[in-house]
Amino acid sequence: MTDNSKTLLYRKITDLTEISVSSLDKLFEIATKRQYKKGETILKQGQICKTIAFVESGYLRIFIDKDGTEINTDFSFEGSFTTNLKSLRSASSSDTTIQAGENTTIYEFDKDRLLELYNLSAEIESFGRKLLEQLLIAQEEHINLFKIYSPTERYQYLQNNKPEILQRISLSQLSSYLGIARETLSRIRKNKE
Amino acid sequence: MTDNSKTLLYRKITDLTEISVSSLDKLFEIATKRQYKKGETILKQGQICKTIAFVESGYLRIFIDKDGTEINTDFSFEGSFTTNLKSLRSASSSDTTIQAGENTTIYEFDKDRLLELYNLSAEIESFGRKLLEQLLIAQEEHINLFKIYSPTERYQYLQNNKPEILQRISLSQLSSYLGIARETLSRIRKNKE
DNA sequence: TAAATTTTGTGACGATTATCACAGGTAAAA
DNA sequence: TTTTACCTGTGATAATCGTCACAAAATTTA
Repeated sequence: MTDNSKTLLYRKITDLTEISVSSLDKLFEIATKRQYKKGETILKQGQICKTIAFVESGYLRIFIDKDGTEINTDFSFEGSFTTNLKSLRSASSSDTTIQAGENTTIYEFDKDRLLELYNLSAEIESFGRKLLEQLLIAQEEHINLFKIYSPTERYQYLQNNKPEILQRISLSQLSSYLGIARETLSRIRKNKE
Repeated sequence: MTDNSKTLLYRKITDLTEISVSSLDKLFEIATKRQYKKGETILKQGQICKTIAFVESGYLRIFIDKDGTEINTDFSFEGSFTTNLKSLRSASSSDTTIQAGENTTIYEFDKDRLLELYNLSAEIESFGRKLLEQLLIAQEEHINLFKIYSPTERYQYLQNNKPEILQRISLSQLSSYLGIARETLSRIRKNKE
């Protein structure tokens, strides 16, 4: 058996919540470690999402296909959880695709087995609740980017608050995430240096 | 004692999760029923948010003050829960204000007492988790409005998917929610009728 | 009902952004 | 190293949107 305590996943869980060793073991039992090469697909639009992914290394790109154009809705870097919650919860087909943006290692949690654990352990359900809280807070912050700021201000926000994203995501991938044209982002960047 | 089973709150909770009568009673015990007149403030920017509100009737308007201009980030109608999660969770000052958009009746859940209930009852924590899931799904849908659609398409989306919001929210309040100027929204509406 | 306040419509204009086209750069693959 | 594929910069132009100003309409208050 591998030493789970050295994984990023271990650290993220224990940072988020107080949890016993046995509950941690149960969580690791239902997690499958998988490797994806850059460009490989974890979840495809139209499929039903059945897992929650934790990014151990690399990153995932989440996008929607709109009339043949890919619009990036999120990037999940190492240390973060991601899924298509709507599809996961209601077993409906996913409107997003999840792909590896680099060679990426993830832990995939099976939904059904996770729900079983929720019923078995209050500690684990508490972890699930806290994780959702964290995700919701991050979402709220992200959405306000669009409501409060202009495209230029959005770019500056990333510079100040998430500089790592600017270094790892190409300009053409970033533009749809910020809701602006690639060319406009190029010009914004030029003016702000 | 009032008959809680006739409240919208009762229905929403039991629709969301399986829960015993005693757990429901406990939830109602920590909920305070309050009435606000149109324009009154439930939470003010800068304050620390200590409750979660459920809207029994009327609606709440959530907005951010940006350089003296109010930008609406959300409207919570009857049947929905709202709070400033970031402020609630970390006891930090809220960046949003919550006001009654009409004469509004809400149930306010005290955070500390809710956390106590989470520890006491797995059923109640499960309710909390499911509620967060629901909120997160709604948020994701809302944010994609901005990433995928143009201002005109956003308006059409509301027409098709949330027509009630168009009837209850004034054009001037709606415009900042859609991230466009009041005048532009007026023109969009004119062209699409 | 009348007055006051708020909301909405509209024209004019300028600023911002998207789109198209293409050249130059950069990185990956052969 | 060379080829190929992808990414970025930039000009020209059109479309969209924001801002200002003010009138008309609707709603609220007196």
